Amino acid sequence: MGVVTGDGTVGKALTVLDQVAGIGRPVRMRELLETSEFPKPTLHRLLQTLTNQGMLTYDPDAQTYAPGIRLVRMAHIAWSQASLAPIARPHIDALAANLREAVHVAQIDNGQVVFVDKRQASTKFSTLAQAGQVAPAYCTGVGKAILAFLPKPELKQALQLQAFHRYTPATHTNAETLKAELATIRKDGIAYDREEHAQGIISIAAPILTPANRVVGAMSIATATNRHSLDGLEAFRPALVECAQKIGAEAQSWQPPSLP
Amino acid sequence: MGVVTGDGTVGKALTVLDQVAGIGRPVRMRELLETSEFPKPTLHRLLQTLTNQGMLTYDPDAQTYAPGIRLVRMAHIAWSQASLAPIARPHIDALAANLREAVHVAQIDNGQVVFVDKRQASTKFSTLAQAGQVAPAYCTGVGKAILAFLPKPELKQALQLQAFHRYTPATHTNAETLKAELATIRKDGIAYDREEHAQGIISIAAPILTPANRVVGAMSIATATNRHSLDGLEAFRPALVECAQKIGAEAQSWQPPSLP
DNA sequence: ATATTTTGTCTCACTATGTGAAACGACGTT
DNA sequence: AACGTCGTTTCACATAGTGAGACAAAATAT
Repeated sequence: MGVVTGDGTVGKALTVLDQVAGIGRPVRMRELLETSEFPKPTLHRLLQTLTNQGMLTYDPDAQTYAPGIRLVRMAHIAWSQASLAPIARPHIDALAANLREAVHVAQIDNGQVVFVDKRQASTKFSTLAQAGQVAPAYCTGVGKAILAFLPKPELKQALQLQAFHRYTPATHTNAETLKAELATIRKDGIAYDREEHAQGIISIAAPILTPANRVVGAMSIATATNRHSLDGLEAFRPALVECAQKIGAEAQSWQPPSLP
Repeated sequence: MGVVTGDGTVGKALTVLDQVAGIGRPVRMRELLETSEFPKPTLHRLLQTLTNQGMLTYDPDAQTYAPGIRLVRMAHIAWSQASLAPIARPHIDALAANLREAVHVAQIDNGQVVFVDKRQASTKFSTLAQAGQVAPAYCTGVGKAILAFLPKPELKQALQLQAFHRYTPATHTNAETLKAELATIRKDGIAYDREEHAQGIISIAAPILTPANRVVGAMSIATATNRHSLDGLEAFRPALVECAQKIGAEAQSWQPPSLP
């Protein structure tokens, strides 16, 4: 049966690429070697391949690898057509204009939430997600909003990928309590992050559903506990839901990841 | 010697990925098959691999492939460290605030110009580049500004990659006339696009040079012929050059693509 | 309805490609 | 000079990718 196998050489190369990109600064082979599952010569060869493929860049002096421009090129194109950011943009602009909190749009990928767009609160304070960043699904508002509306097989698969790491006292640490909450979310059409991912950060999130009722993503309004209480977030609910609906109505085109 | 060989399976996979991303809409295998150099079963397998790697997405109904979200996830990270956009951002913001024309920042990748950031003119009119977009180097202001300051071996390599397609009557159609212009550009420290890529669009471009005098990119101010003449662009020159210098001063860190 | 073409998927013998232990080399350090 | 740490190269080995061709499934024609 289909183990989540790392498909041959290409899979390995992409793993390395992800790793380098994920570190977020030029990195030496040594460092990668510690995290990576690959033996030294293999890693070396993969890095070389990626480098003369233009996906990575190599600084001979520092002996460091960093993401290459070819990746940037592809990435942007992908963003502009694979994500629903372009569709969402005008709507969240309109929404964000009327409030002073952060607005996020996210999609799910392999059990992780990928933020595809955001509007920062005008307050310079917040430490919130940037487009392209990832977060776990099980402890974020957007993540739970998506999970709650996922078809069963995909949900099952997604749940298996959750690490259930305890970020804060409020974090779900097992699938059971999470599942229970998902049922509520599904009923209400709304999800909350009650400081589950970061202390002091809460959010209210709504799924983005196509007319055919498929989840394609979620959006949230996030704030800090010293600015609003959970109850206070309730005030944003109508606007949030309406906005999510508008986006969903236009989002027929998005394609979900497929299974082999 | 090192032919620009498409390094094994990974190279092939990336070629396909690029192709799908480049088309810019969900695409069927058939269409890829026509352009691609790969035989049918190979292409099919590559598409499958990329799909269950999350780099592509497959719509079973339409039987189409499109860029996947995993690519998006890499986007932000890559952009924020592989490009000099983050460094350039404050400077071009300041520059753009004082004029009503489009400002672009670009880097070079495999003979092509990659726009890594831009500030749109407030005039809603223009049809100009978006971040991540590519254009040929030989017929754009930024492209020529970069080429002019490239070290000889890299320039030679880059020139071989130019297609010299005639976009407009003013387009360079061979390496000789281009080289002649590059000499002038190198001397003046400034390049112009005289409607070489698109009718009615002109620009003035300056290279971005590190303190060690290496080109890491270029920036331009672009406008339409019905708004300004080429001579009119001259007015922007001092501000443009100053801005490019400021960016260059901060851009030591950037790593150029390396050769095997 | 039945043929015909077009497009996607699968099989399988073949070998090119990638693999990784081990040896080597290049620096830096003590 | 001897040692330790990383990076690179080698090479016998087998896995993993290859692609002609057969097959299946749609779509279009007759």
